[in-house]
Amino acid sequence: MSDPLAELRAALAGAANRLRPGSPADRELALRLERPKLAQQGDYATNAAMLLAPLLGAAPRDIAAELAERLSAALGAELASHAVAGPGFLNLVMSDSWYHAALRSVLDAGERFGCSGTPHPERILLEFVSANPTAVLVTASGRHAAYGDSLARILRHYGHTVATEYYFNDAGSQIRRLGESVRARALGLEPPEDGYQGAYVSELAGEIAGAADPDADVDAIAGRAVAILLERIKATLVRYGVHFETFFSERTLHAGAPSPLDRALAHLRAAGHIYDHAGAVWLRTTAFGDDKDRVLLRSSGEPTYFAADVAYMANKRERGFERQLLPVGADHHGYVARLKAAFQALGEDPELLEPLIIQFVHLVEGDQRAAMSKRRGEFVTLDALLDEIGVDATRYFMLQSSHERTIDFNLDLARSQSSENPVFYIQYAHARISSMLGKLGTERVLLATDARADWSSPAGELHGSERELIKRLLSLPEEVAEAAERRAPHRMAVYALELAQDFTAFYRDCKVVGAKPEPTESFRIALSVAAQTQLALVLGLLGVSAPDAM
RNA sequence: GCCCUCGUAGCUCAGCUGGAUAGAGCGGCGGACUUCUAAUCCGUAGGUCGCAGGUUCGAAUCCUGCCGGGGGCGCCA
Repeated sequence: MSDPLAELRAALAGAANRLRPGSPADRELALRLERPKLAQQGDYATNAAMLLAPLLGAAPRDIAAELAERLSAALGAELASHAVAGPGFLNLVMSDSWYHAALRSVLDAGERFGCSGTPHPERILLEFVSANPTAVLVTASGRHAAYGDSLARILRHYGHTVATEYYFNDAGSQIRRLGESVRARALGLEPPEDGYQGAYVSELAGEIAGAADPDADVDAIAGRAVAILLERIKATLVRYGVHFETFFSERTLHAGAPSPLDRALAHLRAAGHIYDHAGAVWLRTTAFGDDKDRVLLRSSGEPTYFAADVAYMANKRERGFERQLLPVGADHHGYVARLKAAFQALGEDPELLEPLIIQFVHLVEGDQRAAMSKRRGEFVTLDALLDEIGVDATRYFMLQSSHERTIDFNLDLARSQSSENPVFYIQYAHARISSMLGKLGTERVLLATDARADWSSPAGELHGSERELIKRLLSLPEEVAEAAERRAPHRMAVYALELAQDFTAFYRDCKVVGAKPEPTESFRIALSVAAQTQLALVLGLLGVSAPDAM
């Protein structure tokens, strides 16, 4: 019994299929096994009878009763009782022995519980942050970094192979503009109007030897500035706990003869998707659903940013990644159609390119929306944020809401309320268990969690809080699946809080240390160990630490 | 103007591939510390799920329109 809920679901599906006249395979029933909102409605409930009703032409409640008979026969002593309710729900109450066996499974799986649940493991390239090294990281990048890193962890736990990559522009007009800005500052001049105005540009000017030389090569200055900024970005990411397997330089797409970009263009031209017009080279993206065709090579002969992106997508594919995930800022969503079109023009399945739109982090001060402009140097850096509210609180704050939703980030509020961040509640639960287990001693804990441990509870039934906590633990695999399939790390953030709440309720209601009789204490120790393991696991998926003391 | 996206409690947000009486945290109010860690717990107040239609046995969830916030419509990145 590796996943007790999956087994229960399978038993239910089996019973449902035997009620159906047709072959079991003709259409998969979307039957659900869920936790009812009200405890008195049982441990689990299923809508199976309501789905079967139209197929069987019978009343849902009658079908539910029939289903209950069959399920009861299949489960035996595992099922304590059942009831038909409402429009045709079948409510199930599981027995104490089922709970004991379920906890055993969770404990045996340890931190691998909920692992490798995906039916179709893939090789995925997840590219994120990818902020240009023309400034240090800002709060918005903090959201992208937390999102991408956590998503990678979740996808891996789900069984995919994931590589994380940071793409940076070290070529092109923005980089040149940075170089010009640095040189201007070095010469004591104002940066160009469309250049970078921030104070850090002056600092860079001081750090780069020879920047003040009027004859100095702007590209060389820009190259030095990019190198310095990239190091700062990497340092911030390390501090933030965000790991990238690779940093991919745009420049490499332009290097060599033929360059990767040349090869991508040749490929597209051979496929008949390219045409020349007004001195420029165009990609016929309208053939794949875009509203207008896009320029790849300007009339000056210079490739566009888009052309580099196309070459980059082709490169990712050549490296053997079947799926490409691409979280991008909401300001880039207009870019999605052309990327998907280009991907298709390259001969790929557009479903395998997934741009994910991450909404903004709006900084609010008082009731004013703070202006953010990298060029003008008006921004709050991610480092400043981490200084003020810490890595764990920042990550949790960034992850608790859906990526599809704008975060209004009141800086003053964040400062004053950072200690009230739910993340500390979750961490506290973990630390509390550590303390408790420490009090018991390793030997006692090992004895309690051993496969031969006696957990029998002759005195009576399991406490409701114990049942709730075990049910919560059991739901991890489906929560991981949801978070992974919907690319929604915030699901894990919400789950972590719920898990911590369920543990705390158990802790409140059920004395662990010194509980009598001994098998009861053993069972509660084992349950605490399972809860601790899973808290650490889920916090790990969020990239948040799991302290043993607070 | 066209397109995308969001709108749920005072605040920050879950719930959205249709199901039973819409949830949590924070904040408010009233309680609980010789404890298994009070970074906690208990009780309580607080909602026209933006508005209006539609589909359905059933809608916060799906469809349409409107209102409001944000974003996008470059041979910029």
